[in-house]
Amino acid sequence: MAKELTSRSDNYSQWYNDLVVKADLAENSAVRGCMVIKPYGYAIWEKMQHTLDKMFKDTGHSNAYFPLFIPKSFLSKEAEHVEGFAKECAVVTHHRLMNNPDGSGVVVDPAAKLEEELIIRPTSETIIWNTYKNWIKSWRDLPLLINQWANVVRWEMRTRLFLRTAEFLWQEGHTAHATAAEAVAEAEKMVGVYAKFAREFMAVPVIVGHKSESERFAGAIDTYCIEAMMQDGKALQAGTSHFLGQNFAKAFDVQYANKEGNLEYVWATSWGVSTRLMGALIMAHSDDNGLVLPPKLAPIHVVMVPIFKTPEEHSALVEKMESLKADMEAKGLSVKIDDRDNLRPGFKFAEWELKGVPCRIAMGPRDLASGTVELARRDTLTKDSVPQEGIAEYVLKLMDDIQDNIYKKALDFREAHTIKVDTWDEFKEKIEQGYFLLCHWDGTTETELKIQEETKATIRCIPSDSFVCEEPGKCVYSGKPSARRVVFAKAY
RNA sequence: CGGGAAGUGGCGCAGUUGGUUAGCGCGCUGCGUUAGGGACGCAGAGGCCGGGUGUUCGAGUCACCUCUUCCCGACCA
Repeated sequence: MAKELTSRSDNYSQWYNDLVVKADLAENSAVRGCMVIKPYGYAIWEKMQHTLDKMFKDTGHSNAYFPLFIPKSFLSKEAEHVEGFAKECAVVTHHRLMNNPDGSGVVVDPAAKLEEELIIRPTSETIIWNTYKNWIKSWRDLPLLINQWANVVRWEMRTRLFLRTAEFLWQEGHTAHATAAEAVAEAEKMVGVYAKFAREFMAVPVIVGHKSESERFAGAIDTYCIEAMMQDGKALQAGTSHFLGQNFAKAFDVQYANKEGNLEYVWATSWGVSTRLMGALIMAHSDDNGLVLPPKLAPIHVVMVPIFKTPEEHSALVEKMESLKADMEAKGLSVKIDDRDNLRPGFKFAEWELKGVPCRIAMGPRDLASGTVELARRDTLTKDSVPQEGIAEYVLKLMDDIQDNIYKKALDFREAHTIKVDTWDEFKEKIEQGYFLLCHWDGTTETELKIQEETKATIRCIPSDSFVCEEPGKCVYSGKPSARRVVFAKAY
């Protein structure tokens, strides 16, 4: 099955090469682990962007942009934060090159050393809070609700296409609030936005919950997350939202005058999703024939393939297709006519399946005569003969059906691979088989780490919407008392 | 940074105990026949075999060095 992003199978590499290629600079490849996103793949990302951006704006946020470079000193102002990111930072030390005196090319000009090194942002909390210091003076300036679309760099030791690239695209929201309660509500609201996006647009069922202490974001008081199950049973953290308390406000001295005229530190949140979502989309829905895109994120909803022998047939078919296309486009559908005359229909069918286009309409002389089309859906790979009359309405409804169906398929898969486990033996057995395990846990980091050491499984989250199990029990590992079940799984 | 594997046309690979002109599939170009599930024929283009140094009459093949990539760990969204 084409589920592994790193698979080398011909079929697989063919279709992910349509989305992305790894940067391939032959020598001294410093850009290893970065990706080139090709137009078709980027179109999917843009769909995600536009949808999320609208959701952010609908919840009162505005976009802004902050610098790529962060002075080194900023990073050290929040102790936990620097500890979390210090090991994976790209650092700019010089600002000029020069011709090598020996004529062998260019070298870094030693005279151009920066007084203070610049860090290429691994995340923007520090530079943004340094800016917020100047923006926030009064309670009237709050809440400050800002989002940034940007690229960030994390110099990971090991990269993985889409899931952990050295450079990735994301959005990061950074908000400031007058009260802790308001900030917590914001963090919860935004994880809710992510959950809604994953479920309704990506058609990926997710579990919303809190991270355990050891999985928490560096510098956060509380981290909320959405966790998705991939087709191999492994978990993928698809988005996070953090309640940062006053940690960054204190580190960057961001205070406001409240209504009584007293200075108070503001309360903060940050939240983000990245191109990792592309990986989630791919690994959640793909099958052996390639990508399966949910209609709401598909750059192309319908591809039309003419089947013809002669140029006359071709032009008659394309003419008819143009009129059907216009009908469908009038309903907001994105339609492509594949009128390439050097490829056979079968080849085109396979190619568009590889790209995950939800619906294919094939038309030949027979259809032209009978006023029908052959309509195939990507999710079920089934074909039907459908009248041309009313095709736009038909396809519009089909898009909803497909969207629902692939969500349901993913949900059924997750339900079938999520079980309550109460004994350690069963835990070890089931975790190997790719299950989400709902287990009691004694709440200690010590136990969590031991479980991870023995099984590679981690606490994905302490669920707060689905799979909430507020029932007393005994920790599956230590036997100590526990108030609720948490989700254990192996993760990407 | 540890443990494995691999570098040969754009992609995927073969290449025997060293032997002469380095092959195959896909893709690409041209012409023709085809066309309702990845067509076929013919004719072409494209490679100093990752790099270096050795051994040898002779190196894709052997030795040493080096660089890079992939997989498994540590790290992580």
